[in-house]
Amino acid sequence: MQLDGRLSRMLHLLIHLDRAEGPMTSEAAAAMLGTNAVVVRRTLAGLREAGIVRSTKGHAGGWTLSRPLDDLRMLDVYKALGEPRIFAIGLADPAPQCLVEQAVNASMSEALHRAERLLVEQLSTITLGDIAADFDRRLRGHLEGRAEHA
Amino acid sequence: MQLDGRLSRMLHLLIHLDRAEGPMTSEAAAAMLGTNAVVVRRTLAGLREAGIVRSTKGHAGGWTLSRPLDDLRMLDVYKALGEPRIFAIGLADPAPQCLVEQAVNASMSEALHRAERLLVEQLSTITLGDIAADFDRRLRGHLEGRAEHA
DNA sequence: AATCATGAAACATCGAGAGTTACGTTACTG
DNA sequence: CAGTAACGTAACTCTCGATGTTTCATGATT
Repeated sequence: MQLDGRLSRMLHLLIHLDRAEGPMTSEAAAAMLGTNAVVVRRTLAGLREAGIVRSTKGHAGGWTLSRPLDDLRMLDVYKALGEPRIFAIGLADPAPQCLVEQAVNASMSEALHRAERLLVEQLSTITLGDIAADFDRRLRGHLEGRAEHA
Repeated sequence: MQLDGRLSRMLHLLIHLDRAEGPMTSEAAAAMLGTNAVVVRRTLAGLREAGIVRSTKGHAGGWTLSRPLDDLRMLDVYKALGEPRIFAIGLADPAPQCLVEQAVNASMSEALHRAERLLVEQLSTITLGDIAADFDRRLRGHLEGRAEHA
C-alpha cells in the first residue's frame, strides 16, 4: 500500500468494535484488517489518547469503543491519528526568496487549502453512525440479493 | 522533500522560461530550482510531449515555452506530468469483500473525490498568466519597499 | 504460577520522488 | 571535420514515512 490507509482502517475497525460483543484483541483486529497486531496497537494508541477507544490487558482483554458511533465524526478519528498529511503534492520550497516562486506558492497553497477545507468539512459532517447506517442498508440489500437467488 | 514538488517546480520554471530570452539549459534551470539537470529533463519531458515546451539540442540549445502563459492553465501542467497522485491518504483496500469496509470506502471516496474535483476545478481556472501577473504585482511592491528604505 | 493481552522499542521492508553517474545522440562552431 | 554544448535515457542510489516484524516487558485474569 503506497497510501496512508490508517484513517480508512480505523473507521472500518471502529464500526466492527461497535458491533462486537466485548473487547476485540489486536490479533483479531489485525486478521480482519489484513495486517499485523503491532500495527493495530500502534495505530489505536492515538485513538486511545483521544478517548475514542479503551484497551484492557490480560485475559479477555482487548479494545473497546468508548463512545457511541453517533458521537464520532470521521474528523475526530483523523485528528486522533495526528492529522496526517492529506496531499501527496506540495510546494518545492515553502519559503522561497524568488518572487516568481512566491507567486506560484500563493496560487498553489490557496488551491490546496481550499480543497483541504472542503475535505475537513466533509469529515466533520459524517459520523461513524452514518457509515454504520449505510452498512446496514448494504447488508439488507445483500441479504435480499441472496434471497432472490434462493 | 517528502512531497511531490513537480507541479510547483514546473510552474516556477515555466514562468521563468517565459521571461527568459532564448532557450534555457537544463543546467541553468536546475540551478534555479535547486536540483539536478537530469531531474529537470525528466520532468520537462512530459511537458514537451504535451506541447507545452520545446527542446533544442546542441549549442545555444535548451528549453523554450511553446505557448503563451495565458493559454496555459495549471491543470494543463498537472496533466502533462501524468496526473500524479493528489492525496497521501486513501483506502486500505479499494475492492473489499467486507460490507463494513465497503461502506467506509463509499464515504471516504466521496469526500476525497469532492475535494479532488474542487482542486482540479481551481487548477483549471488559474492560468500561468495569472500567476505571472501576481508576480509582477509582487515585484512592484518589492521595488517600492526598497525605494522607501532608500 | 501460567497464560493472555497490551505497551513499546528496535529493526526491516517498500514505494515513489528525487538525486546521481554515465553514455549516447544531435547540433552548432571554428 | 574535430570539438564542444546540449538534450535523451538507462541504471543506479538516496530518502522518507507508512507498514511490517521481532522481541521483551508489563499488567490482568484464571
